Amino acid sequence: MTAPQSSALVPQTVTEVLERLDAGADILPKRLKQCALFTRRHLHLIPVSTVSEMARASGVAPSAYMRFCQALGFSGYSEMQGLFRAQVTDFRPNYQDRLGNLRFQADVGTGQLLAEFAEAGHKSLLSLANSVTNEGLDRIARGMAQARVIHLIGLRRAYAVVSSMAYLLDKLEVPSSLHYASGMLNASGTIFEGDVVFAASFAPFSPETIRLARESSDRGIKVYGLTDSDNCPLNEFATEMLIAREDEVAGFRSLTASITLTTTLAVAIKAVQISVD
Amino acid sequence: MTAPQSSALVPQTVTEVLERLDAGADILPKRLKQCALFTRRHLHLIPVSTVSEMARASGVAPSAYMRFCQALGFSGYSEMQGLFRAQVTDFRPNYQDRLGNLRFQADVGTGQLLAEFAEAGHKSLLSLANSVTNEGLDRIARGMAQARVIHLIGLRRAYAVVSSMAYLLDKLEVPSSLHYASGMLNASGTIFEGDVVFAASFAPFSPETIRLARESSDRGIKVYGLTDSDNCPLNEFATEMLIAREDEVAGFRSLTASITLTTTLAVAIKAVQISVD
DNA sequence: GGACTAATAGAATAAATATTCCATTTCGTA
DNA sequence: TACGAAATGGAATATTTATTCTATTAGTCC
Repeated sequence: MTAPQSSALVPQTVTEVLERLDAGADILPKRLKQCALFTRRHLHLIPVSTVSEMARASGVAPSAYMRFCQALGFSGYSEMQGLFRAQVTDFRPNYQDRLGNLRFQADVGTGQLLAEFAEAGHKSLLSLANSVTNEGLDRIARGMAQARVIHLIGLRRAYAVVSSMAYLLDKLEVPSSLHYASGMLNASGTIFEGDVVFAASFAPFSPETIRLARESSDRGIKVYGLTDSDNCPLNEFATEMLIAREDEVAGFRSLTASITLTTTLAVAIKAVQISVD
Repeated sequence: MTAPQSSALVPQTVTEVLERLDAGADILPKRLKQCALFTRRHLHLIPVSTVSEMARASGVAPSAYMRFCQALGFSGYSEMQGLFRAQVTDFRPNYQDRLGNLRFQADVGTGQLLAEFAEAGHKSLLSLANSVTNEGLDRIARGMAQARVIHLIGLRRAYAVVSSMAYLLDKLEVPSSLHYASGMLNASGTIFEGDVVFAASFAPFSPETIRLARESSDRGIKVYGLTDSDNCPLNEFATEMLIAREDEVAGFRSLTASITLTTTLAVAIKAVQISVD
């Protein structure tokens, strides 16, 4: 137990990389600090970029970026890239193993569990940055900014997402209406021309959410959707869709990516409205 | 407009690729159809995979996957990959030109905003893992696991947090009750001995949440609290407190750390209950 | 201000990867 | 079943990309 964090060890998780980035920000020499600074803000570029590109973007020579990777504990760029690419390729590694572990390691403590959910959060955020395009989000923000009222629909797991969005939109003074209780979901009579619907639905999809969204769409109301899956029924009629995939721990998912995305969207909508004035 | 789909033209958008994939699914020869089928379902792998990897995953030889790319209208795999990588990197073609301007980009588009919220999320998760101790979380999980019913209280920004927790506890079959509407917060008559209260309150603290929690505490009910600040009034009487600080973007906070923490807690509670049986 | 150490950038080399080529097989047609 | 055309897989080659090496520069301590 003499070496709490040996920098010779190869980072195994995104969390570890982030910790080393933050720790090294002060002690690293000039060029390597540049790398750390840029990389910290553009983690999502690692899986799809070459060393030269990352080096160029950081404003250093390729060899400097190489030394940066080694300073982080990796053998080179490829090894670091491998870690980040793995987030995309095996998003759900050992589901079965972990489920088993959860049951029989309850006495190991909850700290490990928190570490795993935190790591899942990091992965989800990376995946989010990879999958959502600027243009798409921008179009949605512009489309929703013009609405008379934004109707928020989401049940079950999606309910927390839309309710946090409702709170934020309210604080931003963007007119919105949260359709929450199951019974109220037939309240399509409150949705008028010039309004837009924002529906969130994760697999397995709530029929009620889909139905209200579809009815609105049939009446010519623009529908924007948030989901976690390619085959969401909203795809069939939504004007635009957002996808936020959540990494899971022992079969359980947090809402990190979804709420980060809807928070961004809410602020973006307000920003559009302000810029139009 | 005479050539609706000239296969000689290089696809410029993901949409175009999808169209050609669907169109070609029938007419393509066996191996190339395999490629189309797999690729259609795993588009997200293209930016981070090599030809060999895509070929192997599709069950064909690399050269076959190569011909598949060409059948789609690309010169080869690299060109196709370039299109998909561009979705991530913004505009790959001008990538090198833009590098100098990266820091001083004039347009504060929504993409930048998302990147900032994602970054804030990473920071919040790191801070969370550092500030919450295993022992503390463990004690809380054990304390709450023994409850007859867990009463969840949270308003405004905290409401999304407790409502996501309510959903998860329900799915885990842990008895819980969500106190939501303001008017219902005086329903302390529904809280009995052997129950516990989990109250979430972020600055500025809702008096109603505090009041109901305090009343419960006065009656001998154990109160666990979640907040973002050291000087939360819950501190005065809560059995234990959890702190989740959220990093902010332009004054706006997501709920990344809070929901990650409550998700962990919910699963931990269930894990404790299982291990006791 | 001189001697030493660390850091840097560019060039050289090594490794990985994409692409093409071609002998062989498969498929459709007569 | 025999023929030709199309498709296939493996091996050879070309290209890109990662990594290391080295001369030069910057920084620091005496």
